[in-house]
Amino acid sequence: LERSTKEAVVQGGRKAGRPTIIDVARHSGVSKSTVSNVIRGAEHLAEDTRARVLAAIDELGYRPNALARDLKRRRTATLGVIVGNLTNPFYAELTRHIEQHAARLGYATIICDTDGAPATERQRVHLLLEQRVSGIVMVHFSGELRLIEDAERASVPVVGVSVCERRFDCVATDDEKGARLAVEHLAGLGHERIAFVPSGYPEAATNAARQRGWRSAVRRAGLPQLDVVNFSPMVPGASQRDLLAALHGPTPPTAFFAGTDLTALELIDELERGGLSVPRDFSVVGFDGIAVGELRRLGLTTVRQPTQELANLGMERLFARIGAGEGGSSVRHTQRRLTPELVVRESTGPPR
Amino acid sequence: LERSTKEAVVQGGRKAGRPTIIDVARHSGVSKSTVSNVIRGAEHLAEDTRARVLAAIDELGYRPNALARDLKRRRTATLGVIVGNLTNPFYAELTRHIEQHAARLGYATIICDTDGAPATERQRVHLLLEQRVSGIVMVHFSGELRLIEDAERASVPVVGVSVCERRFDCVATDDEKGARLAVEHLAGLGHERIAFVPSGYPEAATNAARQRGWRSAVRRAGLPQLDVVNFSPMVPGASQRDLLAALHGPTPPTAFFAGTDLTALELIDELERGGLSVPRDFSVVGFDGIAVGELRRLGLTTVRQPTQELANLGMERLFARIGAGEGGSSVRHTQRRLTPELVVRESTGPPR
DNA sequence: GTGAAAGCGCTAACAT
DNA sequence: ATGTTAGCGCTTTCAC
Repeated sequence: LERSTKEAVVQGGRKAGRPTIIDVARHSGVSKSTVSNVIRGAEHLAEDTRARVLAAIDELGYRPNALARDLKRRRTATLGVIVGNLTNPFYAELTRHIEQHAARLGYATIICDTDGAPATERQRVHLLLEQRVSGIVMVHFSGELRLIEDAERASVPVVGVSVCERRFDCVATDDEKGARLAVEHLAGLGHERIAFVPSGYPEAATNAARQRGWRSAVRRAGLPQLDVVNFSPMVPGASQRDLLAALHGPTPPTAFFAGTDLTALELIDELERGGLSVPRDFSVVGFDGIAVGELRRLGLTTVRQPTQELANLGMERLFARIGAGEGGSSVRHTQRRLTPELVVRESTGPPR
Repeated sequence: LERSTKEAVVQGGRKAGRPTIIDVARHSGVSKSTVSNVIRGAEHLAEDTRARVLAAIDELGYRPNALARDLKRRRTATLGVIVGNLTNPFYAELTRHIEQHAARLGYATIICDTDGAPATERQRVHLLLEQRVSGIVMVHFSGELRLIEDAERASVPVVGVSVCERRFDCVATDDEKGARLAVEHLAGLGHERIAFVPSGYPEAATNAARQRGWRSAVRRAGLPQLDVVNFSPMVPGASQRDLLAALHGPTPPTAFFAGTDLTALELIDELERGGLSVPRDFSVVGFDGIAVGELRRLGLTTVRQPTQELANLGMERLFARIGAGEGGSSVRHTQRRLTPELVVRESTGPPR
């Protein structure tokens, strides 16, 4: 006997939970498989059967159970995204594009905001793996390679978007090139002492790349190599000290290149809080190209990342892997670097 | 025969997929159930059995399959979030708090950015329902009640955070009160002609509440009732026209209360683009309390929503429903309104 | 304390 | 064109 017969008895008196495919089958007088065929839009179905089934689905308010489907199919239409901080407009924008791209392809997106904490990141990646996501997008990566291996072992493809690691596919911005654009712009304006202000927002690796780009561009321009200015408004007190030290040192910078737009904006805020003026006393360049920077009041000169393209290419890469059933450790990972664009606004000008 | 025996044969030559509970069972010489007990941290387990199982799990790199677990248990540890636009810092912050609250309780969060489109919203809610999420957080709601009924029918509790609807539980900001705070602040500065600038960012209902609050506060203060100023920088051309009409009309406003901070910032930008100055020529108050508004360059006076509390109370409400197995249509929905706080900065001052 | 059995709701051969 | 069957990987009584 088919199980349905048994259930028919059990369910004599109004079933508890939500209607299942079996309820629909009974209600429309066909078998489970036929209902399944209708749902999945199979071909070779008599028009009237399909109609009857559809009617039953509607009447019962039936909704397929993705859990059961995915368990059987051994694959989900779910993606995971690891992001460091949704509050940073750049990441919010990136995440938004990623989610919308995924949704367009019928994928649900589990978004995990790790606050940049490695422990949280680990916990979340494992959560995603247990959920059997079909792929993981790292918008932030703390660098714990163990996690990538775990994903590989589970044959879950990983792609980095705006982060780069040779252990997984990634599409990121050419950070060094971007830094060079910033420095050349400043040098072109006549600045000779250009300092770098690292940001705590992106992962260390990204920040380091921008710092490298700054360093080499400064060298190439024949300008003096200044110390990095550690300015962190998150750590109250610490901020002023380092910044003041730089400003009152023997060779005070006349321009700053900040690791991210957010840091650039905070820096400007801090400078002006001290009675200084941007760009009159100092020029400041950011990195990212977040929307608020466009406001005339801010007028932030920045290195704009191609956000939309970053997301799109990353997703294409990921779906290519998913489609190919790849994700193992044998595959050769591709590293794609997109070229950023310098956007000149009013936070930069000639040195005083 | 237990199925395991059959599988033992089938799997003679290295199994294809990922290890299952059965692999662990065989590897440690116990039964499926025992492994299950270990995983779930059941009590009354011999210490050495537990150790052996744990060792096997580690060796095989076993990871429980949440799909199978949830299917069997008939409930997931997954939440859905519907948000209108992650790019708006206020929503990004709210979403972040929601996700982190959920994660702390072991829940995964499927975040859906609907771009405010009702069709997208409907599609996503249904997606969530098929995923059998345990609850849905509406950070944006287009107003399609059908969706709420669908969720109710599936006994999936819904809670609105920062949106209010009497058809589901919600915790939102007291928009009318907030608007009143804004108007009273402006009136206190001596402004007599205070206009409202609606925002396209929150749903119509929220915006309408703020507009109502403005209207009644203006009336109560005995000030003239001005027309609403439709200023939408998203619709190029349309923006300037409406704004200019207001500025050059017979009774030009001296202050603007904008529906959201983003709109306030865009308004200031537009005014100043036209050579006007804020707060010298016009005062502007926003609503939300987004972080960038704190920058001295912007110095936005605003009505700050208690974001963190909004998220926390909303989640507590949701989890209370989930725990109670509620979500049906019989429950009485609670509406909670939190009081916002006026934050005075430099975008407001006495009228010229 | 541990094991056997019975599904959760669905898909996908394979029959008919 | 439709039905039958055998699971997907796990939880959870209920025996022993």
